[in-house]
Amino acid sequence: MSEYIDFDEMITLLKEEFKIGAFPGKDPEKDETPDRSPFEVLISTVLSQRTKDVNTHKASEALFSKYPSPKDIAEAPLDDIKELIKPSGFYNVKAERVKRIAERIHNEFNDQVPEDIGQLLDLKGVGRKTANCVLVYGFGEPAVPVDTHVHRISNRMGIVEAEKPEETEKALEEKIPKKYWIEINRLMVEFGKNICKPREPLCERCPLTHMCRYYEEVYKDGN
DNA sequence: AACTCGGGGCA
DNA sequence: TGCCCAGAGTT
Repeated sequence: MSEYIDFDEMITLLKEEFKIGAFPGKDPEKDETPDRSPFEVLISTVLSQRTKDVNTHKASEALFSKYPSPKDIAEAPLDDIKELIKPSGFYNVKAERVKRIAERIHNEFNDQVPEDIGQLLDLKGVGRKTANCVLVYGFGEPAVPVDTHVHRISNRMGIVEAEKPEETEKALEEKIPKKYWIEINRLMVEFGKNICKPREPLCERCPLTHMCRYYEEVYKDGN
């Protein structure tokens, strides 16, 4: 099945379905062009980790309005950071990560977020998903951030067969034309939140059933 | 590979 | 008020 998926068609159909893509730390109601610095993208993405809260952007805005630069955050009191980012959830862990990351960006990288995946992964609190988000949303570089939505959908549809998200990332990079890497994450996240949900995917509303392994092998027979 | 971390949203 | 959800670090 997966070898035969027409990614041009898939992307086109998803774009027709979802005009506004999700964006870590960005207000999903606003259709504006992302104009944030790589540092803002990095911090916002850390704040959005393990959060489906659509209000994560409020935490980013609160933090950056008081502490705009890496130096500001690095020198800010931890408790104040916690208070500001509270709306994003998991604020204790996230505040420590954000502060440590800001310290390193300021002290070791001259306030410039590295554009290198290895250097990004070296930051505590930055894994493959976050690092790839920084490349895509911060630098406009092609990368495939695999969150649970992308992982679930890819396996469910039969595009990949992978246990770990890292395997999914590798497989997707081989199969999906590079020109789509920039947008595939946003489209799949929207798709995953609205239709291809973790449980009980809404196949009756799905525009991709004709290219979906789950629909063909599981859903169709049971309905 | 399995376990831990711990907060928001919703039935 | 349980139950589901969301990545990265640690062991």
